[in-house]
Amino acid sequence: MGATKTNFYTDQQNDLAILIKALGHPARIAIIEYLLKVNSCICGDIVNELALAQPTISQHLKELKNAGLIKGNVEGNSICYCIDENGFEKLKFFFGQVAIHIENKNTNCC
Amino acid sequence: MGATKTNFYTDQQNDLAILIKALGHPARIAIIEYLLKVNSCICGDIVNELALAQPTISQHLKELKNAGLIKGNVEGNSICYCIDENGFEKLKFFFGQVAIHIENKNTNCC
DNA sequence: ATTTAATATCGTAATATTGCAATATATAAA
DNA sequence: TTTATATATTGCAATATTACGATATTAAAT
Repeated sequence: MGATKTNFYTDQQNDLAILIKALGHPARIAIIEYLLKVNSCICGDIVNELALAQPTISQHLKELKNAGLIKGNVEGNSICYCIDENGFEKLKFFFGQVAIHIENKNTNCC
Repeated sequence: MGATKTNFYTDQQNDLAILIKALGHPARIAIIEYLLKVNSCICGDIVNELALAQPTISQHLKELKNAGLIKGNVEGNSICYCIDENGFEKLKFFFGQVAIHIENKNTNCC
């Protein structure tokens, strides 16, 4: 054994887990924060921002893209990456729901 | 190689990654959603809610607890688990910041 | 056509995660 | 004190992730 038992959960739970998991690595957080900081697309600059080898960064970018957290467009010689609002919208919705539940929480426990 | 190069990132990035990673598994999402749904602490009921063996669930609960997403109190024979608002507050803050950045985004790109 | 630059893919080693059976621990009940 | 119940820990096998060197791909520049 060792593989996540995906079929035990709802599609929603699995999808959300994939999305959240994609952010659950400091390199990928750093990439997202950098994209937010520069407030635009980034063409060929990310490799110099992180202390990781180029193939490793490429892999992290791929994961973020697959999860729907960034978009990538070919722009001449390099590739432009930017935030994909779609993925973050989903996360915002989930954490919004969580916040509502927490606010309405029964306080006579724990 | 193979281990995350923690020392390449800021403490903030590492801490956030740990917190987010803890939620990045469908079983742990299911646990959190269940806790939110019942809107109170849960004493000895989680094992029956998930299609996983008891040690596996215990492990997931431990991870959520370590990350600061749930709290656990011994309550007689069983243990009461409930949402730890602290961890979710941090996540809310991060995603709030992200949302602000996205709203102010330069739209003449990508 | 060749070279240069940017990025992706492949292959692989190191490490981490997932899941569970077996066992330990701790408290309540008898 | 023994038994029952709930949860934790240990040890281990299966699988996934992380990272990178080597190499491929792609498009611009020469």
